[in-house]
Amino acid sequence: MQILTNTSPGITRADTVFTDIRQRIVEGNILTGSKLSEPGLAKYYEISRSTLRDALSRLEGCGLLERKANIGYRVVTLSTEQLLEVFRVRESLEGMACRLAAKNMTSIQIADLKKLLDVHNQNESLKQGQAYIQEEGDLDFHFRIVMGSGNRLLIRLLCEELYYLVRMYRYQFGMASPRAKRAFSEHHHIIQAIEDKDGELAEILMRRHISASRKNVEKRMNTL
Amino acid sequence: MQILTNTSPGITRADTVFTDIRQRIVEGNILTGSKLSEPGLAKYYEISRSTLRDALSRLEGCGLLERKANIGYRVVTLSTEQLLEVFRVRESLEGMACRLAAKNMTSIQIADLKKLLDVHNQNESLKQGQAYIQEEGDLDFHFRIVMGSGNRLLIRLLCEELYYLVRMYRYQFGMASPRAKRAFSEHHHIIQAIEDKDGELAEILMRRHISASRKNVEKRMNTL
DNA sequence: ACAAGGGTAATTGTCGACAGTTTCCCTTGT
DNA sequence: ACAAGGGAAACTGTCGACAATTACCCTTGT
Repeated sequence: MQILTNTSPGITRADTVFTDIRQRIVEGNILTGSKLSEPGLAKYYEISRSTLRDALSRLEGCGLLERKANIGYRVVTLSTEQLLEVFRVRESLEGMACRLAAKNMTSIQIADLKKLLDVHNQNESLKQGQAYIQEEGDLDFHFRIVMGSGNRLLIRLLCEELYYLVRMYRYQFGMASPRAKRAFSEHHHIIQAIEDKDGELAEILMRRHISASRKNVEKRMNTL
Repeated sequence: MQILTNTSPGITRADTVFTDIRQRIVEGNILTGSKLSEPGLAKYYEISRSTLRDALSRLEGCGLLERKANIGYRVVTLSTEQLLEVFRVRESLEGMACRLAAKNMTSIQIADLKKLLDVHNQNESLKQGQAYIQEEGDLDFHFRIVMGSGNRLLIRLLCEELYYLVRMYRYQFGMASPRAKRAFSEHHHIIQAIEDKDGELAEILMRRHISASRKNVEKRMNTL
């Protein structure tokens, strides 16, 4: 069984394994809290432990893994309080990113983003008001806004250090049925404010949007 | 020549080297932009390249190093614009942290922090209005405020991912002479607001404090 | 039956060596 | 003199093995 098939230049085996494990964690294929076995994973990917450890150390940088000396790597688990912390920090940072995006995004970028929302609109499960799970990276609304801010630190913090953690919990939690449609509508209002170059409004709308998501999660947490 | 002398349990060689290189970078002993030689450093610390690479990957997580495939590690260099970005993001995050600190810090923690400012006050170079460089970690005012917020994500972002980068530029840049005294005074006002449990004011003061630092840097950049 | 202790198995930390890529320098040709 | 090409040296990526630590299980004693 061949797992790795990349022979591209500039892409190492560790890169490939890093991306693959990341996806498995985000999609819940590797469960939160579970311990990662270095010998096991190395065998699975048919690579040495050195290469695997390289990949794992990068996953730690993504906030997906924790490491203890002489114990090993473990998928992080956020307490309810910690999950809400993530929302509050995102409210602040993505609000800022959105304001900058209104200032810095080109008309082409904005048009592309509107097209993306159209694609989301045709998504079947969203039409039925069931879910609103977006594809990774470029296909994710929030990801694009942050990239559009042009602020490299915000990009690093939100698109590298926090993004995959947020995605993991999105997968794990899903979205309450009525919230999906509302979230989609809020995305439309945000992009409109950006198109109007109204940074102040764009920031407020983004903060409200994330705040609403947080409250939604809070409510569901309390009913459990 | 013996470089490593630790035999403590739970502390690996990679830990020790990580901390040592970090300090050397922060204090400018290893220059920004310079490339790190794996064979050279491994020889210097009398460890294998595997262990060294473990340490280097963690330094990348601290934002101090960048890595390119097949090229190696390099100490980051921030453009003027990027340096200002760091201030703006800190303004947002540390403002938030300060508000939370006012809510969550215990009276003992607050008293300790006030004592710390007294110690700073007795610092010779500050008296002469020359500099205001604080010791690392626990002895750093900003570090303690963030820790006092109790928000684990803020602690991770500010005390792990950004802290050493900020310190590096503090060392490199120093502080304009009149700014040092003012900064010290602002610290006093902030801790007062925290003691009064006035989170709103504490946040505003912290934001202004960082904003003033940023403007100070901006001014000096323009005159160069 | 349960707690404590010890010994074995499994896992992480560390090492040195080889393979693939990049970098540097020297040669060569115009 | 300078640009292009080639080859050697240096460096990063990857590997397998050993050492140190932890985890597991089984024995033993009360």
